[in-house]
Amino acid sequence: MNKFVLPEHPHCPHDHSQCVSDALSAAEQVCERAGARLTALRKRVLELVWQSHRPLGAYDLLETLAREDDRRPAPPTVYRALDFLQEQGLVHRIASLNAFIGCASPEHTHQGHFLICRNCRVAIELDQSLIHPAIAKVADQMDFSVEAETVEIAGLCSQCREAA
Amino acid sequence: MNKFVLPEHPHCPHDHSQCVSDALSAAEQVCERAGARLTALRKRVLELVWQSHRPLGAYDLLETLAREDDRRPAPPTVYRALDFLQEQGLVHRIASLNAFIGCASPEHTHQGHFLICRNCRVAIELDQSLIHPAIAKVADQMDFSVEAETVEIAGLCSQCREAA
DNA sequence: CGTAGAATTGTTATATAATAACAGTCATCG
DNA sequence: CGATGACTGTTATTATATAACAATTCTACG
Repeated sequence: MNKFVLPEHPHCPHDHSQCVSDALSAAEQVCERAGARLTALRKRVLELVWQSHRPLGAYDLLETLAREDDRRPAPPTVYRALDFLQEQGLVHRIASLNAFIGCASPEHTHQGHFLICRNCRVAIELDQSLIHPAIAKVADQMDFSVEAETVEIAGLCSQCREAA
Repeated sequence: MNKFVLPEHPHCPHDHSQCVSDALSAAEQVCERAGARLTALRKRVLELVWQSHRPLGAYDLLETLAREDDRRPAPPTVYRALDFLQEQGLVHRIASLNAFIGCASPEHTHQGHFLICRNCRVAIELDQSLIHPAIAKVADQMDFSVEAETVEIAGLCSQCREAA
């Protein structure tokens, strides 16, 4: 991995290879603690998911894997790795896009809440403390016990809005 | 339509045929105002979507249509009707379930926010004023312009939790 | 009326996303 | 080592959604 690659999207310029390596070492730790095995395949899928801050479809990942390893893996290979990564809290699924994105802070398990730009397709993970309280309050009022929160806000990020 | 049917789920017993007829007459008005045509097919699909307070898949609707009208419609038939109903704000799509549900208050266009019980599968539409402010605040902070809100809270409703 | 144009619906084929079921391989521990 | 369980490979299939074009129906206008 090249250290000073250009970020894969024009916004929020940053050393993206740092994101990737941070994510990978965080993942090592998380799995270590959980007694789970971060195998080569799972690690590679996580790395691919992190190649940008955009949600990626399972079949996109398959394509990439196929290109680098001449024997094309079948869908279950990628889905199983994604299932594992989701269980460990390392990846979130974006239901409204049928796509997957790396979790920004896998240390403590949490729900993913996202702002998703329809133009540049970047997904920004929100701090859970921002929206969860409102949800918890409603759920409490309705005597509903929350198990999973899907919060996906689509629109335009500031850069894309300015550009338009 | 029988006036005093049993509700299709055990919770919140109510005269469900009233829900359906209310939804249909509201739909008439909404389309009237919008200058849109609520054709027989669209009306029938809306009625089917309202047959319970549970989200229904497009292929479930297709099945039902097939049973009543001996020539089986093809998927685009139902998807187009659903697209229309969504445009008019009469139906919401639940991304996390790939399913559709009638909108409880189509008079004013709005986003659908839902509590969804994983046990009885009922989806309760929340008043938008409950969670939207938190979203608007975050979006404002991030200088993000919101166009669509997907808020789907999964868990157990009070009745199902008590039962367990 | 009658017909042109637009909207709606029908039909066939296909794309896209996800999983079931079973076979083979690999890691680890006694 | 060898048995056990975890992981991966493989084939087939299911589930969800859309593209493209043909046929029909509605509506407005002459």
